[in-house]
Amino acid sequence: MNIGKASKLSGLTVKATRYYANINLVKPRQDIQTGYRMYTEKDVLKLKFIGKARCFNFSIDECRELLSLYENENRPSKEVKKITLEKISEIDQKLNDLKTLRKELSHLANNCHGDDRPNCPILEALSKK
Amino acid sequence: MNIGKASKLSGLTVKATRYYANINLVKPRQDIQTGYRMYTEKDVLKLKFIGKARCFNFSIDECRELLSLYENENRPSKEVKKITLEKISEIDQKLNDLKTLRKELSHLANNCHGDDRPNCPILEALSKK
DNA sequence: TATAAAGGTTGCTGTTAGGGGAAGGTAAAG
DNA sequence: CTTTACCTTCCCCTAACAGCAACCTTTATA
Repeated sequence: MNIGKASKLSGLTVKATRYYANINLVKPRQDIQTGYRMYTEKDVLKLKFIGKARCFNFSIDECRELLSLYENENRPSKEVKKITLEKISEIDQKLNDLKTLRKELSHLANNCHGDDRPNCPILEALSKK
Repeated sequence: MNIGKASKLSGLTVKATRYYANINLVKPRQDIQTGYRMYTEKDVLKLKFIGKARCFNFSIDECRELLSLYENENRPSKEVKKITLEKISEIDQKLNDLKTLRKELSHLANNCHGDDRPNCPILEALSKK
């Protein structure tokens, strides 16, 4: 099937699908006559796999790793788990940062009247020291 | 003072400081003879202000807005508060997304043995349907 | 004083993961 | 036969700078 159908079946955009082909992530065979990319059912499964992994915030490089593990029948599951745990701690780090930020910002916002007067503790905080 | 001192005083990198000059965020006067950017104390204050705002996750465009409010003696504080509250709800959105993601990923990781066997519920989840 | 080191300038490329659009070839439908 | 839909490659755009090259100016040292 051509790229339009493959991307539709996998739920990706044509652009993304073509991009994955260009970076050798899912490389379909290319018709010599037309130059069209020709995808197999197996390719579509890989595309779907990547789509899911991207939803889970895995980077393209991580997708590449996961995909090669996915295709390797003898993979040790601990490798997959390792990548996943790293992703989780990465998320934890972001969560902590955002929570701290939120706390500071809402503290500032709470102390600001939010009226027509120019006095503003938010700006004061931003300009302090 | 030249850019090296100004960026040191403001805690920014020279690159960032020059970037802010290029996008007309903090534009110092430029020495006609040498071409060097010459910063005033006031410029340094602005740079510091931006550095703080960037730490609070405000985008460059938001910094531009905040800076113009900061410089406007007649600003209504509600405008500053509005921007801040929007940033907070943006953070809340991210927090929710990340929490959901974390939950799903840790659920997957918990069900994976993480040993030398190839069976892996994480990969199964990524390849499902 | 000659020179080397430090610091300044512009300009280009690279980063992430594609999106948007142009120019042009191919296939399917009316 | 023509229109329409789909495909191709190629190039520019994103955010907020970092890194490097080539070249100029100021400062420190031998």
